[in-house]
Amino acid sequence: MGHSQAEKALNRQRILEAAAAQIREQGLESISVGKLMQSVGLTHGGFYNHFASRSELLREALERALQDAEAHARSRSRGPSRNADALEAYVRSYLSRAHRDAPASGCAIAALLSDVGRAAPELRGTVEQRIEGLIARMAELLDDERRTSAIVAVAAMVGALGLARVMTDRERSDAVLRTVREFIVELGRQRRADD
Amino acid sequence: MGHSQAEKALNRQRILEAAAAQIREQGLESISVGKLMQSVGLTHGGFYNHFASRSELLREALERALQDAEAHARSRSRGPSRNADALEAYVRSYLSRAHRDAPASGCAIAALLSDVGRAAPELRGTVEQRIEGLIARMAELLDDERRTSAIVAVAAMVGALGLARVMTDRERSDAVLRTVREFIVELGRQRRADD
DNA sequence: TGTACATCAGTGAACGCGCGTTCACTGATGTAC
DNA sequence: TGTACATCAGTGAACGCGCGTTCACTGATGTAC
Repeated sequence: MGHSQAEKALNRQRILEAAAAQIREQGLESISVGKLMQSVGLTHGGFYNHFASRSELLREALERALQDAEAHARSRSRGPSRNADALEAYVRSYLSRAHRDAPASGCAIAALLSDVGRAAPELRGTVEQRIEGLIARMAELLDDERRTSAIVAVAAMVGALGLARVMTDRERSDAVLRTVREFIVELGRQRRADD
Repeated sequence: MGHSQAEKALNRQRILEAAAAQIREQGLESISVGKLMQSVGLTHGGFYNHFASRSELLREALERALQDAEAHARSRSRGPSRNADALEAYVRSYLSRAHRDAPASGCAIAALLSDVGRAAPELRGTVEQRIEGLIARMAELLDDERRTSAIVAVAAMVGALGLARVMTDRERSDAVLRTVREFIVELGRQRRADD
């Protein structure tokens, strides 16, 4: 049985990773300390060697989920050097069927939007920073200093992913993703044509 | 103590009304049978005279919340006869600070978007129908037979309300509402100018 | 209209269950000499 | 390098609590005559 400091640190990461995935897939309130520990092969008692309480874990797991998703997103839009291409790559990836069908590794903002809207101000502030980051990134990709188009694009993206995940009819769901995808790409074209 | 059939029907409505408000304010999972009954002045045991189980209540309360919100919305955009005015009235109301700050009586789609995305297909189907209704209404207001602008507008509206509710900074939150509001009104103008 | 009786809405105690958290214990780890 | 000891990550029983649900009971309601 491992008790080394290195193993402790590793277990902490495994707990956080599992929690970060689960909150995106099942919601913040789905986390049960016992089941979470079981899912990483540990027993519930040891949980408190890593976190002071369930709610502290939730805070850290949310932060982790937000980071995960951002890193993921960045990697997918980093290749192209021209903003127009980067925008298209980013939006194609964000509004893909793959992203819709894999919330556990996707954008935590979209996965938890309405949950976080009801959460304590502390959690909301954490997410708010990432929303600002997302808007800032979109403003770059759109060459939109005033950020108005960026705000519209982010709202539409997050909303479209949420709506697509509710829809049980695949065609309708796909149509929402496709329609908003094309709208944002077109928005980028128009903005650049205006310059 | 009232036992009449009329009173029973009335109590059922009061339970549903309280639940429909609470799920929008605190989420589907926030409902506790005991506390809900207490909130309408009854004891928990009687709950099962009205509903077969907690999950059946949730289904009915969700449907009620969706109807509530739709009726509410319709009433606010019914006055003006010109579509342009009706659109503006509707969007101003949907993306108002008042709506953001009063989820309990507002749009259930936005209030529960990410929760419902994770729910059983049955619940998702119920919400899906209302989403389709919302898109159809928006298509009318935009004179948009192809529904592409309507889909974008609905995604942006729902997303903007969700984002605005997460934000703890009032100015930023207001800015999101205002920006998307102006975008949709402008979208209506452009569509009509194109004709 | 008045009476006798069945119905059934609402009550509150009781149930089994899963939860977050605590704690005495274990044995490998890591350190002091 | 080897030994003796303190540390502490992980274990699993136990706790108190709130939950959804059941059920025997109550008394007003509503019906049959």
